[in-house]
Amino acid sequence: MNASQPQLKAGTVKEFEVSTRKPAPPVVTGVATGLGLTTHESVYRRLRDRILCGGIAPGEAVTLRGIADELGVSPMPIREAVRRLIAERALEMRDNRRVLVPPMTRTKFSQILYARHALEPELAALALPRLSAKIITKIEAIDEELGRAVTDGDPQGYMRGNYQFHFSIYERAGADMLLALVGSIWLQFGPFMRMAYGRVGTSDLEDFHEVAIAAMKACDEAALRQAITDDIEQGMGYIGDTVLGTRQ
Amino acid sequence: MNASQPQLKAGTVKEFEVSTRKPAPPVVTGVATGLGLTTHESVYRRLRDRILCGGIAPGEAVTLRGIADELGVSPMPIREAVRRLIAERALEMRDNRRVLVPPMTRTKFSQILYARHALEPELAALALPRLSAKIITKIEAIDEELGRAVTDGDPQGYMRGNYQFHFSIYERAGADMLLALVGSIWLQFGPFMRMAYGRVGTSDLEDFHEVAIAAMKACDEAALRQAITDDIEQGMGYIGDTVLGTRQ
DNA sequence: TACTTCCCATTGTGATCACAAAATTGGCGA
DNA sequence: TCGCCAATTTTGTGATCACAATGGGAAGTA
Repeated sequence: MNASQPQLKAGTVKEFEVSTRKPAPPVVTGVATGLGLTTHESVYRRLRDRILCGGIAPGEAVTLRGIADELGVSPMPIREAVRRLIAERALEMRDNRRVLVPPMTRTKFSQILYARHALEPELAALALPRLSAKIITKIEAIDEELGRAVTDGDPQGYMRGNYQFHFSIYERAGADMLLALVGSIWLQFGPFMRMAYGRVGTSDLEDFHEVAIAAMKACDEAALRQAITDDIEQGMGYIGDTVLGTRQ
Repeated sequence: MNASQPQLKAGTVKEFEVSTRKPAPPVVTGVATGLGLTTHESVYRRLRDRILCGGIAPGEAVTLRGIADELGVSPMPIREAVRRLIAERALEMRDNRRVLVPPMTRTKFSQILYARHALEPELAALALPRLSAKIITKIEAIDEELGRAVTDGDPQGYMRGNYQFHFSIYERAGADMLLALVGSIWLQFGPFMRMAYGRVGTSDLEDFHEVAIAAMKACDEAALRQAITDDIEQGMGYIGDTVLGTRQ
């Protein structure tokens, strides 16, 4: 079966497989996922997930060959994945051709805040009539896991949980175009949530995730909209205080 | 000064330059623009402009090699430009790997309508205090040219003028992140404006561009927001009637 | 010791080749 | 004449090479 596999240098597999440099591993390698994904697609998802979870610090440079070597593929699919993330404003290319996670600015912060308020409550409201009891239970489970990540001091777990909490709701809206807009927005403030992680859970303020869950159970659109709005305000408040400070 | 310029192969310029297939035209060719743009950047702008002006019909397939041959470059920069446009949802890649301008659907239409209402009046309001008399004059000139395009029956000119009218305002908001969101939205309904072009100017309804200009001159934010809102409603109404019909 | 200058490693860009899957076309048989 | 199957073409994907520009570090000078 694997007769055509010539000396698969097993050993340095490092989760992403295929670090050998053969003339041409065929078109769809399904790297790291097993599904029929193209290489650049799985690279894209991987990088996107890393950015969303704060795995790449703002200002940190990202090099094509660096990622290529790390993942054991050629720079080509990396190029496409990075180009896509640049288009989504998750990454930025300076005039130097240097690719990095863009820094936060005061004006960008206020734009993100405005756009989140404008889009996310609507997305939640659209999703509400489509949320079955089963899905709400699943969302509750995500929120509990999120809580454990906070008490365990696991920033990555917290951020992934927070993302899943919100997008498990938003995805149900059946509004893929708005969902894409919000996805792009999250990519832009994600790296800074990591920096603000220290403030999460320290406040004795209300947990708006729980309020949102109650609103979903009661199928109360106005309450859900308000809970999402409050959660955005709280979360962005953490980021604003940490990243932008109170000065100026 | 230019002693290091080795035999700048001038000749077969064809507007896009370099249709010969040499081993390697260097890194920055400044194709078609003269500025120091990369090839994929100028290809991107060209394709984007074409989509925005209705130059590519919805459903029409776009092939990498096709564009590459047309523009006289290798498929490589085309790949990056197309990937970027896919990320902005201007193009869509089917499971077949076929790239095309995505069709309009009823749900996508309503999402576009919602997002435009949520973002564009705000962008105009942000821009308002920054609009000098000189810029308003320029915007007026664009609107007049737009009117001529309508009477002359020039769809491309109308669409380009309409885009310039709106974005000459929005750009002044100094909100590049929101501007990018709105740019993506325009790319998604642009191709259908072309189909709805026949209805433009046929109505004896108010010209909201003129209302907007008056509001800008008077520096009346509420009036400007309303004019933009009305213009969106009117324009999207044309598209809705034409593309989606009145059925269902 | 501090500053400038030169060299080389690194990085993004573009072209070309090879491959597999999809699309198209042609021909064969009923 | 119509429908189905095989062969060919087309298309996206990934790897590799060549090139220019940026950046960092070493070496030389004041």
